[in-house]
Amino acid sequence: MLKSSTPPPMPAEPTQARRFSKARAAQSYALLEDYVELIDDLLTATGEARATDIARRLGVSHATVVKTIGRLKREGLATSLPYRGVFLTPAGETLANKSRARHRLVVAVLTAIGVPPEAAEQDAEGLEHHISPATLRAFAAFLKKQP
Amino acid sequence: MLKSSTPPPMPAEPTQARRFSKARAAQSYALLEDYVELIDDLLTATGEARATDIARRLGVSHATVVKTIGRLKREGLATSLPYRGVFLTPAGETLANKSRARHRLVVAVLTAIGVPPEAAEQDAEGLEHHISPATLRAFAAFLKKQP
DNA sequence: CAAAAAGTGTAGCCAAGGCTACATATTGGA
DNA sequence: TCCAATATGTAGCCTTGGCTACACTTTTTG
Repeated sequence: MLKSSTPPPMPAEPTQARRFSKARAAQSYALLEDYVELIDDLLTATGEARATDIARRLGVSHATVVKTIGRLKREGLATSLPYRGVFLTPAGETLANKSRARHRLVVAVLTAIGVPPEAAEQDAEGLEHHISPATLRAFAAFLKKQP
Repeated sequence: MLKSSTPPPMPAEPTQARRFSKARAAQSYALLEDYVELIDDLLTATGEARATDIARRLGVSHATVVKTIGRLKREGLATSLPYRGVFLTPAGETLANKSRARHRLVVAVLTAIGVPPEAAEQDAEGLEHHISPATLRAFAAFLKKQP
């Protein structure tokens, strides 16, 4: 054994590992959430969601968008026909609505706490994907009694 | 032009693209922050930080850890000698301290808002990497006047 | 002090999410 | 109507952050 002169450092701590894994997993879904939310926006606003529009909005190449749309389809969140834009499946719409609601709630809480609006919007973009249901409930409760 | 029957949907919106890029960039640094913080913990607690310990703590294979340590070294945050563990450069220590302080602040704010402790810890793990300086200041101010 | 155990390193694989470059569809307009 | 502009698709490349498998050091221990 390599130099275990020091006592058993910390008790194996599966806790940190679990938290870390969850955070990683959340991250892997974050992009999909951003996409369905944006696609839903575009569908509502203009009746269609084209790869190029999405690319422009996200500041990413259209090739990247096409590839990600492929992933959305594999995950059952979207459908598309060649040269005919993207549409959301019911699962995709549900996710879009949930994401948007959560985004708004996060921004509202940050603002209520005193975060400047622009910073609140910016940070929410990254934060929102890591908010658990429990935290979401706490946020809602906080807003209710903090008008 | 493909069916732009509808009027210019939304005004090109570089804003969203910018936010999205920032969130992506923050994410790419998140892992490094987690590593330096953990390495600092291990060094403080036991005097050394070995790849296997880190792997156990993060629930990841040692090979993954070794590779990431390589990245830490490339970024000037850590040093290491073959078979002799990892150490932080001054830059690495600074980052570790900043990360830890931020983590604690995030947990404190979440708790103050009414998020259950375990959820606060879990969510902070993912959130903390997306908190801007402005938001951090707002958090500190909020805690001060909300005892 | 030699063998077993444990840590470390390296190679090669994978998927995700970027990119550029090039090929193919579609459509608006001259 | 046909052609140029724009969208879309596809291929190939890169980096990250995972993994397993195998080789090699270093400690422990019998």
